[in-house]
Amino acid sequence: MQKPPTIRDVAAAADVSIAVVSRVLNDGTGPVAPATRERVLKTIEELAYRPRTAARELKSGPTSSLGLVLADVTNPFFARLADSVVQEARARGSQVILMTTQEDPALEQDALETLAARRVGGVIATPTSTNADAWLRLEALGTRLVFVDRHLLGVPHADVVSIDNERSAREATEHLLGLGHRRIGFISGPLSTSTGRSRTDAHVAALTAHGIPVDRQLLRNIPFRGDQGSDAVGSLLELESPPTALIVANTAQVAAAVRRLRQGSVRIPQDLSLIVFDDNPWTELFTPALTIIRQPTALLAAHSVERALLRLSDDAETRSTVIDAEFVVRSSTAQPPAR
Amino acid sequence: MQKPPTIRDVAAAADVSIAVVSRVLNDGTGPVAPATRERVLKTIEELAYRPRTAARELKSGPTSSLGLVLADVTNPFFARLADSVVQEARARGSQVILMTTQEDPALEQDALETLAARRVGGVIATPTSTNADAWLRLEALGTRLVFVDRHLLGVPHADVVSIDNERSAREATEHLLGLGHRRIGFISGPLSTSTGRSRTDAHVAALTAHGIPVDRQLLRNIPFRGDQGSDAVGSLLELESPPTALIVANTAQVAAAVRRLRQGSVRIPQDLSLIVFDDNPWTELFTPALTIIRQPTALLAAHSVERALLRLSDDAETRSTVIDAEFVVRSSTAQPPAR
DNA sequence: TTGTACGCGTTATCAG
DNA sequence: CTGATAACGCGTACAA
Repeated sequence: MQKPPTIRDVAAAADVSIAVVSRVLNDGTGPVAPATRERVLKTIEELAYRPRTAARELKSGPTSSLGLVLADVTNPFFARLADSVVQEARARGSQVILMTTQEDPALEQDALETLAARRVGGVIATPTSTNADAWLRLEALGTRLVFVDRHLLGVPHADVVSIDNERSAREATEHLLGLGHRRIGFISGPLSTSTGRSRTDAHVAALTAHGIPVDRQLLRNIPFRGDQGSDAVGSLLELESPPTALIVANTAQVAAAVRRLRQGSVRIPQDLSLIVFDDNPWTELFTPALTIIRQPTALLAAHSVERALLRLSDDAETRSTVIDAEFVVRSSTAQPPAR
Repeated sequence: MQKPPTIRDVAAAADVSIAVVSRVLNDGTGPVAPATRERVLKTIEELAYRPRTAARELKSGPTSSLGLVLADVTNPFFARLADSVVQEARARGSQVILMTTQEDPALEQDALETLAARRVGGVIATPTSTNADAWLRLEALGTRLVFVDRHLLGVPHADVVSIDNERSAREATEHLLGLGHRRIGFISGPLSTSTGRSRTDAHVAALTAHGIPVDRQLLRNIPFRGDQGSDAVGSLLELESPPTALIVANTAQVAAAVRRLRQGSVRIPQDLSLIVFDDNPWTELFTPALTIIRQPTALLAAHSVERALLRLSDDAETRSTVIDAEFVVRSSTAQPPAR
């Protein structure tokens, strides 16, 4: 209950100067007689002394802690990412301050402000919108910036770590084309986001490459938050000529989309083939087991943390790291229904 | 790129003393002439000055930041909890430092050490084991302790926020008894955890109250991590007289258990009725839709944060908050198969 | 309003 | 070499 001991308390109790205690704490700073070191260590133990991080940070400027700014921890993909980032950071001796954005620019702005005030060493983020000034301010503070999963244009010095979205979208599309599908629904994130854009573009490109005309009606770029996944599916099903296959490339909307299909009593894959971008044990337990794009969260996290923890001197080069996602074919894709 | 401005830079630029700047920053500390305040504000803006949290904390002792120590962010239940805690904390102007434990006492120990060094104002945790000394040290530092979901004996001053585990386990059990089940498998967490204990006890008590003999073979208390959920289900199915119903009260093992049932091609609910403790959109999408216990994560989070943010003076009373979970009957429970 | 001591750990400088 | 002293970093709050 009483006020915690300070370094001076320890020094007094061990009958040495604070400098000695400090040296014992971060050994290497200077020589300390073994006997003295012993005594100090014992005293520290007895008093249960713990140096205050705040005081240390005050002196040493930018810390080794990381800010992790995620759009939605509730999304299993981000949850796994968070888990991996925390582990990875811990392994390197850093802590993670987690902030949620809810895809809301204001909240994001806010989060960045806080992180800036904390002078964290690096920030790993799934950026929501072009909060350009906030990002640049952070950068000006010497904070390392790493965008993971998505990225933003106009923030020149940020690293990017993501899966190969183009390739994954192409793979999914070509898989369906190979099965004979010609009308493929495609639900993705907003075109204002890098993932929404690249996945959609790659899908369109794949169709074009195979000589399939692109029907814009089949492309749905919807927000990550909210329940538009349901509506998107609903309206796709109601088209005069509905799709025979569906790719849900909006991770956050997978569950909503699947639910809607269930309600519409669409048979999968007899009536409709389904591929989802998700990383979630339940996709395998669903009937039928879903064909998925599995994002390697551990790898994404490892690279993100590594880049975020680089001291500026080490490697000033901005780098973009692209990791392959895994295309897992299960039972939700089949040939389109016969006419 | 150059060093960030300090309060003194601002003072110099605005041609006032640092005291004035400080007052403008946290208005209320003292009067400032409107004109001066304007000028200072403008200067702050121009220099993009942001007070360093470290310096503030140094002066003001325990912070308003919260530590959130979770066993497993990958578990959807904890992920939702994290999300809610972060939101709730933000609404109250605090940040959350997230740490993962992986159910490993060493990691937990470590996390607590870090939090202690940071002098966070409060810690919300799902405790793993009796790291008694670590918890007590934190307490001695004046940190508010809130255990959520699970709790620990032997940490007297910690608040507890959890669902009514006894009631939920009883409800699930009685639901099955009401359908005519007499042999019910029960998979729960280790008896060394509060949730494992209370759920199992309540289940047993419910059986006893209804005059059903308790077969210890049907009770499986398994760890949260690892894949023992699968084995537990497997061995239950192989009993001479296998259960006609199963309750999975170990949130972390739900997916593994369900997967094993799938592999065993057990028909649900014809062969086996199933109730799981989970809070996850996919339980509804599973075939058949699963009967579940839904934990009100938002409420748990709200109460936890509230308690964790209480200043010691406000309410020194240790309190235990119990929230009702929701029992949602869907299609995975039915009468037992006829003999 | 302003000057300044304070909080606490780090580190450079200095004396033994 | 070992240990001590003092200045520093930055915002806060009280006295002048």
